[in-house]
Amino acid sequence: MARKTGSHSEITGPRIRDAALKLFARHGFAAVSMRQIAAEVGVQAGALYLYTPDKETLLFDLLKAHMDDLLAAWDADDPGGGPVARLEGFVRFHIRFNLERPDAVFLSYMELRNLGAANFAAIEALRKTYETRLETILRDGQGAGDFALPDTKIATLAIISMLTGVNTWYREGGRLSRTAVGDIYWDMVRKSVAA
Amino acid sequence: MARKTGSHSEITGPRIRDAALKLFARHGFAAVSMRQIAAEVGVQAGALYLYTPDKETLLFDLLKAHMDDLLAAWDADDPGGGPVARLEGFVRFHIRFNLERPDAVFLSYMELRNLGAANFAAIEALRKTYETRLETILRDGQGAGDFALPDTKIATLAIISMLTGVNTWYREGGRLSRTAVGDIYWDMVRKSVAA
DNA sequence: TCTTGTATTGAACGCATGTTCAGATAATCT
DNA sequence: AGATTATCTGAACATGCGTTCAATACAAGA
Repeated sequence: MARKTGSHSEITGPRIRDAALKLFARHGFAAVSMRQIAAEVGVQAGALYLYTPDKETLLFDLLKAHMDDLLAAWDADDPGGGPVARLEGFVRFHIRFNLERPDAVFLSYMELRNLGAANFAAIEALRKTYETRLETILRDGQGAGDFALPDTKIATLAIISMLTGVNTWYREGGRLSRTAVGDIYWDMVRKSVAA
Repeated sequence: MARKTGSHSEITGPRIRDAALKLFARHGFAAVSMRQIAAEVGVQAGALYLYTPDKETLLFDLLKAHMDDLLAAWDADDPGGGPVARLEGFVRFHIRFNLERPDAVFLSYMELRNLGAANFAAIEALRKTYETRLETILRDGQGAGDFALPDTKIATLAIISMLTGVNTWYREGGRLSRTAVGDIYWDMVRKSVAA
């Protein structure tokens, strides 16, 4: 046996990334073997190396793609206008975006330590870029007198932590809709930065 | 060679737990081998099994001890009094306690998935107990008219997420003292629950 | 000093790991 | 139809894994 009927890199490639994302998020990068990923796709381990040079790069590509998605999605979603409106937009966007891809979010927070220095720096830079998007809103609002913050940088990180925490408890089909969650968090964020 | 000069279980035991905690936090449970832990302690891998029946139990004991510490420390630190004072106490306590043991906090948030079902449930129950401590304060304050919260349960989780986030950015000897960090977070939390 | 119990070594167990590669088959192009 | 290219297998490599255990050397008590 060798090449399989119906085999195409445009199909196998994404399936490998999907399987890797799911398994890495579920069990952790180090706990998942290339053979497990291959089995999930229905292929032998050797075939994975047609799609990635090694295991770490497979992880890096997943994290990089997630961060790129995140930045592009926010830039497309930013409502503009005044700082208050933009902050509300950010809160609702962050919750919605993260709830749509829990595995990728989880990976991005947990598996950075498995990257080499260069790959780590690349992801870290993207994360900082995203944080700066929020920080700018807070700084503008502070300048305009909309917000009163003892420390803008820390407020940025505090808000992002709080919002990202939604992923740890939210369950599909639970008591609250995603919109309701957005409402609750926006209420708390709005007050926490209030002048 | 066999037994080493100066060897004592009261010394080796804690050293094994310290080394395991540090290495698990740094590289992840699955990525750390028993031989690495043993090497950090200056002992052969076989000697670890005098102190733990297996690797998972070693992890569980670390997590269990951390959660027990956390609950005992809060119960000793709870200032009592009105909901506002107690909430301020909780905010400052959580930040201080977590900053004193970043490795254990990190482990508790990242490596639960490496526990079997029974061990997982035990840790999860302790975590829920801790959350209930805060939730009770919020509920009391809500009843007394001190706080105005759209959803008490979610406010609980949101506040804990926000506070725990401190560990991701705080660096010893940085711009802010621990007390200053407590001030900043208490300002935000106080306003976020305000009536 | 002698005995008993404690702490540790070091080798061994079977099995899993990430990665490579020659060979084989399917898809595609001419 | 034939040649070429893309995709995958299956076996192999060296290395490392968690765990066990007989042998052994030290510490503590009598």
